Amino acid sequence: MALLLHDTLSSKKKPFEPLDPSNARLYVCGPTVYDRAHLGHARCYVVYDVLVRHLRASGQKVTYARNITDIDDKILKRSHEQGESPGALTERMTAAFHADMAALGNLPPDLEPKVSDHIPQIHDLITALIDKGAAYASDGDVYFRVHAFPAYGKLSHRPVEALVEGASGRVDEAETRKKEAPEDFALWKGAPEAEWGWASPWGHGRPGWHVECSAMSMCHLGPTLDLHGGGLDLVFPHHENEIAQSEAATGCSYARHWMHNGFVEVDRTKMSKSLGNFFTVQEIVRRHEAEALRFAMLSVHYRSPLNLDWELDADGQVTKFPLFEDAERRVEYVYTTRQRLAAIEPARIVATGEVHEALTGFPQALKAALDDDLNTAAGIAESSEFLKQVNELVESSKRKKGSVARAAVDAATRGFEALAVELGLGAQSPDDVLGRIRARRATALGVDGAKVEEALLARRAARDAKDFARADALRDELVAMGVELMDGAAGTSWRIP
RNA sequence: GGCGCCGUAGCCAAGUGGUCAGGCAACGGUUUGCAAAACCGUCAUACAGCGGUUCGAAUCCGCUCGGCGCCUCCA
Repeated sequence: MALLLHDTLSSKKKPFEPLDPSNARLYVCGPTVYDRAHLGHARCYVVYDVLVRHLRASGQKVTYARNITDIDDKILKRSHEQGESPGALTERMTAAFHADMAALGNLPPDLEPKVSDHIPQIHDLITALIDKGAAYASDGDVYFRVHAFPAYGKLSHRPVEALVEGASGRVDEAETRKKEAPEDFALWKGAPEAEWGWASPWGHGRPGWHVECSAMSMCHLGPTLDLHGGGLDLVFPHHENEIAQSEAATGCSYARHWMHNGFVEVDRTKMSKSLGNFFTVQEIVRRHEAEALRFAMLSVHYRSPLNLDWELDADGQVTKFPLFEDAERRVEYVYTTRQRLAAIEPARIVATGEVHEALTGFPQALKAALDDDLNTAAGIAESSEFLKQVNELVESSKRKKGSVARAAVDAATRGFEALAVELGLGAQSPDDVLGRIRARRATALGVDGAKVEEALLARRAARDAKDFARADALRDELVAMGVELMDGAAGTSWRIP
């Protein structure tokens, strides 16, 4: 294992070293299921998916936990608006989240704990904190006593004194009255008996906003996690508070490594549900192949902001996402290249011959890029060199009396395997992916596939008769419709660029 | 006010002390009946500005400008 990862706590890159080398225990903060996943979630979970894939590809056993937060005030609010029960809403949104993750090619986590299944563990954690003097009950609520945890602020690198009360413009006066100090945060929030909630030693209510992750992570993975991750916006207060309540309760270091991914931005401004400037995974996947979304997310280093641009029509409707269009073209290139490799004539493959270093070296180059703080952008750059060389191999096999070495074809095949295993790219059926992309574009342009096929037959006849003027006229008609033809030895295929 | 991040060629984007990033677009070429795709080449002696350290700075230090994030909703 030679993976270097940036660690938020120490503010530097350091080796990722699991406490128990036989099992790396990762916990990533999952979604609060009151709405569809947006591109910020997509980026985050694609990044951690690649982390898990890379660790496994490097021979490391991993236990990957990603929770579902199904108890939250926003869920309650949304369920009222929708006129459905909180449970029905969270069940529906959890299913949608799973569908979005699957579309993105993310492997399911090994553990997916839900807050609603861990109320006893939450009670136990809160009780332990009260017993140790790190928390106090106050009028049906329970608060964490921040001053009882001197290390508070170590993750976000700000001392308690530096916190500006109400700087975010969100102060609940009723809550402030119940607190000993403004920086204290809720572990349990009392609620009216009739409201959605659970019984507790402190009365009917719901868990506070951070305690669930500590309770669930420690319940499943033990008091010290090897890595805890999430979006940059969770550093403060969410993860800071998790550290405080976990370490105050156990006396153990809560996580050995803290990893945070950068934001997806729109107009250089953070995409978030509260700002309403978000696009859902569902919306993007309707327009583009889901793997293009994954590719786009991986084309930027995970800690940098990813800015999303778009083009609008006169009515202010989004007509284009250049980032995803570009990415989709690259995804097409990946699959087309894989298809071409598979189509090399067996008779052209011979026992000996040159094997280009870009073919043999790719898996190692990809691994090296990912070992350096999960540099997926560098890994994708490596894949470009690799794919170019695969195409060169294909071209070599097509030249007059051309042949290619068996070892070169094998190396190319292994390169695609590495791409699939490490990044989750190029792993689907090329026919399916390319077919969907073409069909989606055909629909958008109003192109009728059957009509195209008809024209192709007519053009075939014209070409057989050496009537190139007629053949070219037919092709020009198709080109005018947005259809591009590719004449090959095996016949003519078409695509929509 | 405090803490932190970012600024790399027409556009997107790696790199963070010493020969190459990579992609898109554009333009040449190979190939093709002609195209498209693919490949090769050019664009590219690029690193916000000004100072400093160094044999050598996109990279380290200081200042300035511009953009952004967090300071108890958030991936």
